[in-house]
Amino acid sequence: MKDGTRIGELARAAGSTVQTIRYYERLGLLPSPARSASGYRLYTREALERLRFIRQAQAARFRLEEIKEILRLRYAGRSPCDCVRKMLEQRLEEVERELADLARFRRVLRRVLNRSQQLPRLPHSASAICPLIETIPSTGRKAKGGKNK
Amino acid sequence: MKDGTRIGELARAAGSTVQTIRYYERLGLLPSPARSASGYRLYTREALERLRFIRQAQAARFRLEEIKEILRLRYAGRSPCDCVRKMLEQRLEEVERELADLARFRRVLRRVLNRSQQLPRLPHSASAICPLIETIPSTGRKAKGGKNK
DNA sequence: CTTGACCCTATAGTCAACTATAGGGTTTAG
DNA sequence: CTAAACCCTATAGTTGACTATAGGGTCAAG
Repeated sequence: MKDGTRIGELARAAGSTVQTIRYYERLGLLPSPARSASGYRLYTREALERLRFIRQAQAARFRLEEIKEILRLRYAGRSPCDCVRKMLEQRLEEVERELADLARFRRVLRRVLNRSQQLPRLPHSASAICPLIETIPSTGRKAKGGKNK
Repeated sequence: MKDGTRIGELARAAGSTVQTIRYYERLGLLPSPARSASGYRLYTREALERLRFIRQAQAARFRLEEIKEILRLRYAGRSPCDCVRKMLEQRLEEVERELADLARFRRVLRRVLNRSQQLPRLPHSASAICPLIETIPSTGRKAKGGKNK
């Protein structure tokens, strides 16, 4: 990709879409590019590098807000790596928690499914809505972000 | 909780909130309850059971739409357990996939963090935005539902 | 008879990361 | 010269499960 590219070609080069690029610009993840006489955005390969970086960082499960902060630090002349290391460490802790939760949930699911083969289609005892589900212990995790009040 | 309870007490009994209960009613997860002369909702303990069931099913990571379907089957007189067993099996498969993805991502994170201690704060080589992130292989999973185009 | 706790409806906002639509202007190939 | 393929802005919609707000009515205690 050479300098002066329009948004469509940048999108193709980056494996993104035109709308997404404009969206990132609105969010401040990409700087406002130069414009042609008729108002078209004209990009340099720096934009392509930024887009690739954003994808990398998303692969590391950073959110766009965090990526924006990393980019800001970088372009303020400081290496963001120290800050990023902290973020990565936090991400690792989160992942550990999610793994533990998921593994616990898997145990529950397996136990319930096993049990379901022992009571094959009992004709719903009056009180229960679904005995199969009701044997699930409520200690199970909720979807992430689920807060109880 | 006795019959004729108003929504606030039901919410307390179920560990939920007034808004959430009304929301479930709008979605069709709870039937329209009786009303007092002044228009207040009056609940029986069946509503409490339904709410508890919903929480159980959410703990099993069913979505509200699926829960609605289970409740519909149940109140159409058929035991939903067969259908539910299939759902639980699907859920188990999903969980297996998520676990594998997460474990893979954890390996990547650990490798990157290890490496980051070997190159302690190199003063950002001109081209890179953040060498730490850029060493992450882009094979990493994206957040669930992330589709590339 | 007023204060406060409760209840009602309807509508809009939250989060994240887009995606789509309406309603236009520009550029290039034939 | 026209039609396709591109570009622009601004705004609204998507998903899921809520949460909040506005603007009112009801009920029991003091």
